[in-house]
Amino acid sequence: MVAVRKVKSYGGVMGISERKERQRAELREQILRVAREMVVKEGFGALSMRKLADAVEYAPATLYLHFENRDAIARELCVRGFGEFLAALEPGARVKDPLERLMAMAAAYVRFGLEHPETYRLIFLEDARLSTELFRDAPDGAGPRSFALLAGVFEDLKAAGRLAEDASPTRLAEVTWAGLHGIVSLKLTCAAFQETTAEELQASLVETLVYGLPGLKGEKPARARR
Amino acid sequence: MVAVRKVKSYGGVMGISERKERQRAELREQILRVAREMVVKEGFGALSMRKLADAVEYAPATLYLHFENRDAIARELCVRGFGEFLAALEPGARVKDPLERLMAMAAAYVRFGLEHPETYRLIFLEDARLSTELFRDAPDGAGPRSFALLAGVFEDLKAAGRLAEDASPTRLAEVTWAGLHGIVSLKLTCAAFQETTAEELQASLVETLVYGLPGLKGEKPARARR
DNA sequence: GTCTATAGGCTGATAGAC
DNA sequence: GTCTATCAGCCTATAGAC
Repeated sequence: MVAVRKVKSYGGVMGISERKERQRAELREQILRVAREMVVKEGFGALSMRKLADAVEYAPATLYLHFENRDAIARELCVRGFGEFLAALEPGARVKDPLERLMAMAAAYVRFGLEHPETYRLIFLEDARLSTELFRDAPDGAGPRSFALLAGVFEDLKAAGRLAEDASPTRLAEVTWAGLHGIVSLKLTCAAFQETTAEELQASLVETLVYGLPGLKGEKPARARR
Repeated sequence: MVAVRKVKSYGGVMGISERKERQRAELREQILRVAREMVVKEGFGALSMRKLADAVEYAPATLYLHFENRDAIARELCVRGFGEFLAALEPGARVKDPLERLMAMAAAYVRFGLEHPETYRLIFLEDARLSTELFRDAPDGAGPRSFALLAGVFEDLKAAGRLAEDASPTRLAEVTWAGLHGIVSLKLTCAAFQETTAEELQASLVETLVYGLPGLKGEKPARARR
């Protein structure tokens, strides 16, 4: 963004205050950039005001002129993390056919989680208060919009008459989301299941959710297929 | 456990050392009991040697006579947590019919996670190194055995000829596990999806995994139903 | 705006007296 | 075995000089 001069020559009062404003915003941005780097490299717990100040080559006290406290930095990083997450889902969400779209979005979800583990951690695993706040207090934020993209799959299926009358798109979206989240977070926090890669698990999850257990035979309980 | 006397009268050397041994074990047990309480109440991060020492009314240094360091306490708590988890799954695992068993175990899994959030956190969400170690280095530990119980559902289905020839019980178990883990961990770390309770999500997850999307119509991609 | 200096916490862990 | 005392380090946040 280029500064707009408010007086004709040499800048002047407005020019100076604008430059200051710009420099201030730049420093703020730099702090966030470096903070993000630290979180991505060493995890969220390793983000400390001292180390951050060192890294941007300012005194710790200076950080407090730009952010109220450490939490404010974390919150900002979290907001941006949700933005990146949404951006990662969007290409897949443009696929026409709902089932293909579901597969594409699921793949994008898992890929994002594996490629940006610390970002994923930050927004979904780190601080319950933070992510809950961001979901609840910003209905138009990137978090809710990401969920809406996924819910769209099931809404479209239902609108096309391809789902049962009493099927709940929201609930199906939540179940799918939970499944994907489970795959990613098991890989991130407990790499216990070595037998199957996350991508394979994701493919199996979607396929099984859509079509049921492969080749299932036998009597079905009364309340099934509702 | 009642002490067995090795000499006939008044106790004697062996009796004294046994009493000491017993007292030592009792203190160790008390430390773990209090540590568990602290973790359950305030979270794993809040477990500090000083506060723990305060709570058991010993000096901090005393703890180090019973545990090498803080990690050793965490590891012990984790092992016991897996034990509790396994115990929670076992009743459901005794159900005869595989599909009913799946439902019972899924319900038990989610119930355990919601009723013992801090234990669940400790064993599945807290420290990747810790739980991974416990899974990998103790193939007969409670963690792997829990997974084996779940895998049994799909092995039994396949053995009964109720699944496709090329279906992988292990993979289906991993997918199911991931789904359940996702439900619990979303509730614990990001209570964003308020619309549906964890129990409802769990029921929908199992039903959808077993039978597919409710009333799905439309052409299926070639590779489906494999 | 930026600095130095520091307050006032917390932490895990240990040396050495008793 | 248990204690006191303490080391050595981390942390967030702020007061006050420049």
